[in-house]
Amino acid sequence: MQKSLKELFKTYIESKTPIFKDRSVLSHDYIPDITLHRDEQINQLASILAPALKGEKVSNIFIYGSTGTGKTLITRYVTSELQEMGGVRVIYVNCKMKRVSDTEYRLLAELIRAFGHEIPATGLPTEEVYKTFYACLKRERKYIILVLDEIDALVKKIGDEMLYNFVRLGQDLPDVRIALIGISNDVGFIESLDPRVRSSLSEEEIIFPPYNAGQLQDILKQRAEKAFIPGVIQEGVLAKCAALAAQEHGDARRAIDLLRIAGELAEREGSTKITLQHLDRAEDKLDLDRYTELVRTLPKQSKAVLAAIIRLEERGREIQTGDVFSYYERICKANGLKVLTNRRVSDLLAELDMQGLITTHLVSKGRYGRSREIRIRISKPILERIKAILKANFTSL
DNA sequence: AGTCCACAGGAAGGGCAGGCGA
DNA sequence: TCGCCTGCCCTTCCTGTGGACT
Repeated sequence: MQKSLKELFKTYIESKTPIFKDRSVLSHDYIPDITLHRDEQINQLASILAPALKGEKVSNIFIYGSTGTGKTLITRYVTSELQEMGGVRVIYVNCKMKRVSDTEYRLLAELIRAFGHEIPATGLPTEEVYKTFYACLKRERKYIILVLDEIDALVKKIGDEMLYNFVRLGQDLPDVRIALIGISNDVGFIESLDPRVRSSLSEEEIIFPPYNAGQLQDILKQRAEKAFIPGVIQEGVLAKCAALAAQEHGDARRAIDLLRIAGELAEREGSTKITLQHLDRAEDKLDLDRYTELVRTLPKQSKAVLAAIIRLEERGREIQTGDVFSYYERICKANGLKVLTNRRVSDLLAELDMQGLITTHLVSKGRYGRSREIRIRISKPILERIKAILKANFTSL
């Protein structure tokens, strides 16, 4: 065993068929020198933010567009350039970071940390944390640009009261100069806000439309030139890669992921070229990895609910909440797991829906009540892998 | 027109773990 | 150590609801 591992590492090192020149170019946090097809948004954002350089009032900005349309990339690019000009301090927070910034307390703690202060992860009254935060703001001499990425996730979780506090910062604390940038995937998000917050947050709005296949191909070409050794990409791979991602709402992130994984597959095989075949397999692998990782990290109770759904689906009948609950109960009892209430399971179902593992929709069967009809949203081959994971967790499946 | 099913999903609050200062 | 605070997971209790049945 040990010997074969060593051999594996050795062949990897000695491999004479390098594919990558610089892998990091294809990572999520890479910011290219030149960003393509987003000139309009860059100019828009830059001209809104520019007054900050003179210490003049900057409007709050709301940015939206679906995933992989460059919202985060462009915002980080423009704000970091702005920061380099001096007189401006940019604080970037991703509100979706689990256990880091997904609650009021944690987000505040994260912001305070950005100012170079430490605060305990829990224990203090929120009021105290706000006070520390205000103190940090007041001490700051620079103009503060606060970027809240995936702001919709935050509001969905804790409501918009906190946002209300934020938008009022500039008004209530006269010696604090601050502007907010909210970034969201969800176009309808802004409508769901309290009108006072809405009008204040969206003083300026910037829309990021999806990339089309041609634009995606330009982006891929730009990245590929830096990431790969010249000539390793087979003709047509970039075009297909772009086309695949264009189908997925013009998601550039997905396009780049596909290309990276195709490259890794080729490398692992010792192939000299990235072929269309590699790309096809990359597509499968991307989905497989995403779902298996998701299921593996699911809490035990959610796994039990999912296992119940999969088992019921095998029987080929329509699945409703009630069926899921009874089967879930059986699984729990057989595995010595605590049985949660109907109400809680209903929430777990909603979570599984959000994560894209299942789809649910409300149906009314008149006399026979109202219920959610549940279907599995995962393709066959991936489902097989997920079943294997669940089988390892529950004895009686 | 009224009833009633089988839930959905909101609100409130309990219990726990982690952490604070006194 | 104690009292107090938080987030998180969960329960209990509740009101709401679309449409088949009476």
